Amino acid sequence: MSKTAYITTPIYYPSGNPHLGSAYTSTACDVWARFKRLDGFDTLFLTGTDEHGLKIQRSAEKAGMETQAYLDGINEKFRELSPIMNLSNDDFIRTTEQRHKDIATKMWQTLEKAGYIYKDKYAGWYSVSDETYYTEEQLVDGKSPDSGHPVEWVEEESYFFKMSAFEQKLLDFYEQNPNFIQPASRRNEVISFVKNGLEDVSVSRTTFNWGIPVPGDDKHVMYVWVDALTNYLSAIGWPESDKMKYWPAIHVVGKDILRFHAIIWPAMLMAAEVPLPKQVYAHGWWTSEGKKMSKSFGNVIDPKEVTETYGTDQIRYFILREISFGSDGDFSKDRLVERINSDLANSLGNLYQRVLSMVAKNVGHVPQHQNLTEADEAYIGQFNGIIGDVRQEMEALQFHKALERIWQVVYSANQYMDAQEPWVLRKTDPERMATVLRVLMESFKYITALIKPFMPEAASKFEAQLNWQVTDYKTLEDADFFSLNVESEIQKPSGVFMRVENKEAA
RNA sequence: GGGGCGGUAGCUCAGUCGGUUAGAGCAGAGCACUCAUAAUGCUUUGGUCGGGGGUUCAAGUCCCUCCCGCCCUACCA
Repeated sequence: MSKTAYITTPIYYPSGNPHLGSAYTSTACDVWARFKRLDGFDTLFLTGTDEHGLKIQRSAEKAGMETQAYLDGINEKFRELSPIMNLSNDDFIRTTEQRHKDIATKMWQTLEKAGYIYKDKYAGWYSVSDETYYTEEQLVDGKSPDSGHPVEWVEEESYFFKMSAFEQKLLDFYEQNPNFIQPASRRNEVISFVKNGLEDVSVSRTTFNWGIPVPGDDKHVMYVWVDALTNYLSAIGWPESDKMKYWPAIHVVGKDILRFHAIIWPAMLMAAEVPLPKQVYAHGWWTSEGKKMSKSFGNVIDPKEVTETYGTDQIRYFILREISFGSDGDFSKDRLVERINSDLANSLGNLYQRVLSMVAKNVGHVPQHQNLTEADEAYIGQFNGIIGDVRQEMEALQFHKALERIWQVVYSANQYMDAQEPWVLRKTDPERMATVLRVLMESFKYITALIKPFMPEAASKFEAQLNWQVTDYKTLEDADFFSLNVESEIQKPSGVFMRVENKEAA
């Protein structure tokens, strides 16, 4: 019985090009999934696109295309996020796929059968020009808050989900599962929201037809809640499939859609008697050079462009190291260049370079070590438990802390090498030099293995240079510190992380 | 209006149940070293811990108040 892990991004709404925000969510999930796989978990990492709704329908009409054909085109842009960010998603679900439609329909029927769906009238202030409803509170001077156009009171027949029935059950659940909503500040927001009382939500529409038909009532299509949220289950074949072993999932979402995932979704699952997700983690937003990203400022970060300029691993590292996961952050080219140069090129890249150059030049293979000194033991001791420490941070999705912990030993490695001065030993005591270099090389196994989920390509290069490969964390933890093969040839290394100049992107 | 979060070195942030000289990284300065990617290491400059008041033997850490910033307050994923 192997351990399983399941992590999801939201399904993205493909109305434009994928932004840094979606790249960020996906990268975080990817790093977590890669870590879990190396940690011995049978892991499922899911992403996809939400392809229903009025906006899509209108965009397709505007483009003069048949809706599905239109979607197949723009869908490619979102699939491209995987090669761009080097994502290892196991699946990519689209809500227009039959497998999803079937299961969303099944979900609807289950909710209905359990008595949580009823037909009533949905009423609200409707703006004809915006084609959307507003609540009383949203109106500005009795007009649309977006366009300023007049609104009218419209009542529409709609099906409702009895969310009000779950108010107390949700509060109890939050209480019993304090980590369900993270970070804590977001949890507080959700709890206070629920405490203010839950109303039933409208779950169908008759004003457009690009969606999944409500079973038994073709006039209606399912509104976003039941449709989109159910993707997390349709990808694993709910209710009966061997893939159900992955459930429950961890949902990583932007803070804007936290409420849907932390309130409506759990309520729906309770109603359908499906176990609730393990966690809903809301992350923050990126600004760019201190300002909100917008076309008019010309400061929109395009994941494709920025990874091509600075490197995918570099960008992956930066977005997860720069800010604590959950907080907002600023994407500044200066900070990015600083991080690349100081953390990656100077501290890490140069460390491997200086050690492996000496090994290649003076030994040519993994050096044979002799008796250890106190300094050696002290340095080696720092790798005791490091995997466990990082594991703990990853468990809490504290990516920046995991990286901080890894960099502690990167700094230590540079210190250790400077203190031992192998370049002096080369002339005075070659055997001792060999021991120092060997100790350093062995320590690189841990560093390489731990950065691999964050920077898979660079880690592979390091593995090649060490003539060694990580299999999984458990094996590494159980193995002796000295486990490299002395026979292994070590060749002159070439730099993995090079310094960069601050290139101004257009 | 109601609720929540935050204001600590030039920048980004740590500071556990209040307890000795308030920490880290980056940036700045000096020194050392030369294996290495003008890298690394060591030392060092720098803070009235937003303002004011209070509790206490002792407060960045608790209480009150004020100022500033941000977030949430239901159906345009």
